[in-house]
Amino acid sequence: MTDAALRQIETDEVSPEARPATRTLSVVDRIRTAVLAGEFEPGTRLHEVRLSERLGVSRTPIRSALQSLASEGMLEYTPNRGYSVRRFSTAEIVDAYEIRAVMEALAARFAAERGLPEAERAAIERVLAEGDEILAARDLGEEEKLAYTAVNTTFHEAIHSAARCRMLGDMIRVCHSVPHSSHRNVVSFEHMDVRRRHDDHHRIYDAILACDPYRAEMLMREHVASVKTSLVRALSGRPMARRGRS
Amino acid sequence: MTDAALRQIETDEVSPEARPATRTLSVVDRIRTAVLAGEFEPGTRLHEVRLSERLGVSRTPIRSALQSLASEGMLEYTPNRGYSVRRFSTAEIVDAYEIRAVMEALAARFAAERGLPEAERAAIERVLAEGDEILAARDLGEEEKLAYTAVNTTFHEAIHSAARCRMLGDMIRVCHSVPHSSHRNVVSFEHMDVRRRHDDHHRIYDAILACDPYRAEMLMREHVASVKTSLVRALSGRPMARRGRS
DNA sequence: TCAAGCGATAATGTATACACATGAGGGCTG
DNA sequence: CAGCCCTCATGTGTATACATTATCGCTTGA
Repeated sequence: MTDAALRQIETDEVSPEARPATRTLSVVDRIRTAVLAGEFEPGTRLHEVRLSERLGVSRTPIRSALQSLASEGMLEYTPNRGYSVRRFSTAEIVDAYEIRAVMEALAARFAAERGLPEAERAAIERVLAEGDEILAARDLGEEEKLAYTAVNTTFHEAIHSAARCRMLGDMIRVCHSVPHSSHRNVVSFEHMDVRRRHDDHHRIYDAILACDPYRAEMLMREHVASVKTSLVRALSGRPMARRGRS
Repeated sequence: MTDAALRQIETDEVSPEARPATRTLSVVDRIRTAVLAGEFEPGTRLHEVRLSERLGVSRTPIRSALQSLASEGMLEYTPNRGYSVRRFSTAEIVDAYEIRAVMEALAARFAAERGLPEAERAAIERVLAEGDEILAARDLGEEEKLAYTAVNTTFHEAIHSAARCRMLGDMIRVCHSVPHSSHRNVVSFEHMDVRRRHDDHHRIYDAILACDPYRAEMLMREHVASVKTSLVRALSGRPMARRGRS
C-alpha cells in the first residue's frame, strides 16, 4: 500500500504534464512501453495478478488495459486462458510493411486531394530543412541518427494528420505495434539509403503541394515499401531478428 | 452448481451451434447486432447500468464488451464519460470505402502472389456459378437480391482468407463496422451495376488464378472504389442516408 | 436579470470477493 | 505397470460495493 502510493507519486513527478485521465490508460501506456522495450519475450503470458502487484493497481484496470492492447494487436487473447505477448513471424512483419505502405500512400493521396493545412505545411518544411542539415555531414553519429529518426517521424505524422481521416490514422497506428514496422525505427542508416529516403520526402511534399494525388500516393507507397526491402536484406543478413534498441 | 449446469444446458438448447465462451463475448455480439440493426440512434450514450439491467448481466462484462466495440470503431469512448454510438459523417463513410478498396486490393494481390488454396478456389468457383445463375434472370426479386448478397459476401471473404494475413483481415473487418461500407450491403441492384460487378468478380478470379498480382490488385481496387461512386450517387439522390434494412 | 459558484445526483472508475474453467499431479483400477 | 479419473491448485470471469468524476439545477450576489 505504502509502496504503491510512493510509486504513484514517483510517476507523477516524472511526468507532471501529461498524466492519463484514468489508471487504465496509464497502465496501457506502461505495459505497451514494456512490451515494445522487449521486457517480455514473445509468447509470455501476462498474468493479471502479477501485473497488478507489479504496477500497484487492482486487476480491474489491468484487465481493461490488456484488452486494449490485445485489440491493438500487441497481445493475444484466449478465453479463459488470458493474454500473452503476441509472437510475430517474419512474414507478418513484412506483411505489416505492405499494409503500412498502402495506408500511408492513401494518406498522402488524401493530403494532396484535400490540401495541406498551414500547421502541417510548416511542420513538414521545418523537418525537411532540418533533415537537409543533418544529412549535409558526411557521416552520422549516434546523435544525428536519433535526430533524423525524429525528423522522419514528424514528417510522416504530419501527413497522417493532413489526411484528415481518423480511421486511416488509427489503422496506421496499429501497424506500428508490429515490431520493426514503424517509422520510429529507421531500419538502415547507410548513406545512400537515408539520403534517398530523404529525397523521397522532398518529392512527396512537392507532389502534395502540387495537388497531385496520384504521384503523392505512388511515391509514398514506394517509399515505405522500399524500407521493407531494406528490412528483408537486413533480416536475411542476420537470420534472427534482434529486438530492442537499434 | 446444479443451477449453473441447468442454465448452461438451457443456453445450449437456445443456440446449439455457436455458444460464446464467456458472457462478455455474448454481450459483444448482442450489442453489436443491436447497433447494426439501428436500435440506437448515432450519438446515443450507452449507459452501463441500463444495459446491464436490460441484458441481465453485471456491469463487468458490459464494460468489457463496450470497450471491445469501441476498439472496433463502432462506439466512441470518452474517459469518465462513457461510451456512445459513433456518428459517421458522409465523408467518413466514403473514406471507409477508399480504405477498404486499398485493403481488399492488397488482399487480392497477396492471394495472387501466394496462390489460391483449394478450399477457397472451390468456394469462389461455386459462388461465381451461382451468381451467373441468379443474374441469368432478367429482373431480380427480393429473394434473388438476398441470394446475390450472400454470393458477394462469400466471394470477398474467400479472398480475404486466401490472402493469409491476419492483420489485413482484421482491418478489413473494421471497415465493415462503418454503416453502408460493407459488401454485405449490395448498394445498388440496378441491372448494369450488378452485372458489371459480377463480371469484375470473374476477372479478379482469373487474375488470381493466373498469379497476376498487379492485375488482381488493380481490378479489386477499382471494383470496390466503383461501389463508392454508386454510393455517392445514391446519397446525393436522397440527401439523408437511411439506416437499417435495405 | 444574469452570471458564477456550489452542492446534489447520477454515472463511470476502481477494488475486492466469489464463481467457474483449465491443467497437472497423484491415486485407484483393470 | 499402464491408463483413467478424480482432486486440487492456479488463474480467469463475474458480481458487487465503494471512490471519484461529471453534470445539472439552485442559490446568491452583482
